[in-house]
Amino acid sequence: MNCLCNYYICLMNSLVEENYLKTLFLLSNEQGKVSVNDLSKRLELKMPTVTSMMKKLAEKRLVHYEKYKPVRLTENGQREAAHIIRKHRLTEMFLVDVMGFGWEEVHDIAEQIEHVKSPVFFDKMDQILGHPSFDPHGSPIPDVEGNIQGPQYRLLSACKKGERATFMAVADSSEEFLRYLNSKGLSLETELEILSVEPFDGSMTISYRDHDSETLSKVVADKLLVV
Amino acid sequence: MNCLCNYYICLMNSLVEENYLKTLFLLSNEQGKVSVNDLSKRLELKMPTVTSMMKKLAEKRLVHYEKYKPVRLTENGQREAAHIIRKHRLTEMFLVDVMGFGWEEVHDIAEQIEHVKSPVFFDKMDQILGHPSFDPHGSPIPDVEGNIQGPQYRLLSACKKGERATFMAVADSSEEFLRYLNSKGLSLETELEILSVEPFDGSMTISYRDHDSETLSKVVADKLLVV
DNA sequence: ATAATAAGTTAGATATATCTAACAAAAATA
DNA sequence: TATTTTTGTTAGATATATCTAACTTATTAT
Repeated sequence: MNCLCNYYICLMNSLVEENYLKTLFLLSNEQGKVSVNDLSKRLELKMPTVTSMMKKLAEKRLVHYEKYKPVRLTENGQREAAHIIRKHRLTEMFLVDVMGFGWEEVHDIAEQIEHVKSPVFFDKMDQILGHPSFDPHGSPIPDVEGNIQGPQYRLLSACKKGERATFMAVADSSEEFLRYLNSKGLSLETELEILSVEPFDGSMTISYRDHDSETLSKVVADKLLVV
Repeated sequence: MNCLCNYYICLMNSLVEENYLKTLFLLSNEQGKVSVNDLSKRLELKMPTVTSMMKKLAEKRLVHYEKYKPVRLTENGQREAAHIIRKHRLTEMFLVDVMGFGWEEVHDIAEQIEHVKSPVFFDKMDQILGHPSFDPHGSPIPDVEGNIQGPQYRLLSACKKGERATFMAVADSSEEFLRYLNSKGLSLETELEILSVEPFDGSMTISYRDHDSETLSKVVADKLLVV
């Protein structure tokens, strides 16, 4: 097999592998244990596909895999995954801060650029941005070694009537959700006051800035992280 | 076949196809007719691989292919190829002008980013750069419709003793060659005066700016485009 | 405890871009 | 013109990530 062939295969390899590793990393953080089924749903792949890839990644010492057990990243896998997430989040920050995109536009672009192989490219972004610790959605950016220190945020939905909180991050970076927040004038670092919580459906009425009274459904309150 | 699978396959497809189209476009501009052999050399793939891809691209109406004949892009193929080259060259310009890379560092990064699918991303670059017509190596950037208007440059090696010329573009964007030019203090828009041409090996002695007498081999003079 | 459902695996099929080996055509050379 | 070399094609193999169908294990509900 010659050079360019290897180049492609390597690219393809890394593209696919990187998506498994990244998804496994993110799912672990969201839910703790991650099953083959969870991965298959999130990646929109059939379960046998995931099973066979887990075997392959286990061979490469990137995941711990035992039949019928949840899957875990190895230390190498963790480092690799964090590296991709670093590239993704740096890119998002660059797209917003340097190129002037809205926070709702950047996820899909970063999803592609995160696979670029060029340390200097991401180092330059990092330097231009002044070594940011968070992306435009409030998610922490892992450092070059792959260490990630996430401040402990609470869900807005876990707050009680009368509390005050600052909106620090979103648990969903989809364009649809972020457009909704834009339409409500909700951006990061906004100070919120919980006016009331409806026990029936968990919806909340809050006030912030020039908004005296906005009602958010439980679905939305579950996606807002505060401190 | 489901969604993400299609996503990957589409990506792979486009990555590979785009490289064939781009290479065919560039080779046509360099040499006129392009053979399967030319493509196979440039892409570092074996000839049967290229033959079979030509058949596939012909089915998709992207190239004109007849057995044992040179290959040509169709109008669609031409448009596609120009679009990729536009993305490549815009990216190079962005890397140099906005991110501060040297002209010798950007080719490999742009080679990866040119495959990103996001019209807004490249539109934004274009806008930030003020709709540039040339990349950092002096190559023309095709417009959004894929039209490319290249000014007619001459090779420095075609100039005669006593002539004056302005260095406008390079015919080789490799890091190695550009580092050599950097070491000679040769950058675009530099005014040159040809002091002498050695008939034996075609090497040239020129002066420019604070360099009173520099000798360039024929190999180098063949890669410098002037007006 | 048993039956039903969900999750996971195995085996085998498909599609893709690549390769090698063998053969055919075209071009260059003697 | 005949021969050799280069170029190009065909056929068939390989590797990869995906899929479906059939089967197994684990979990949930009755």
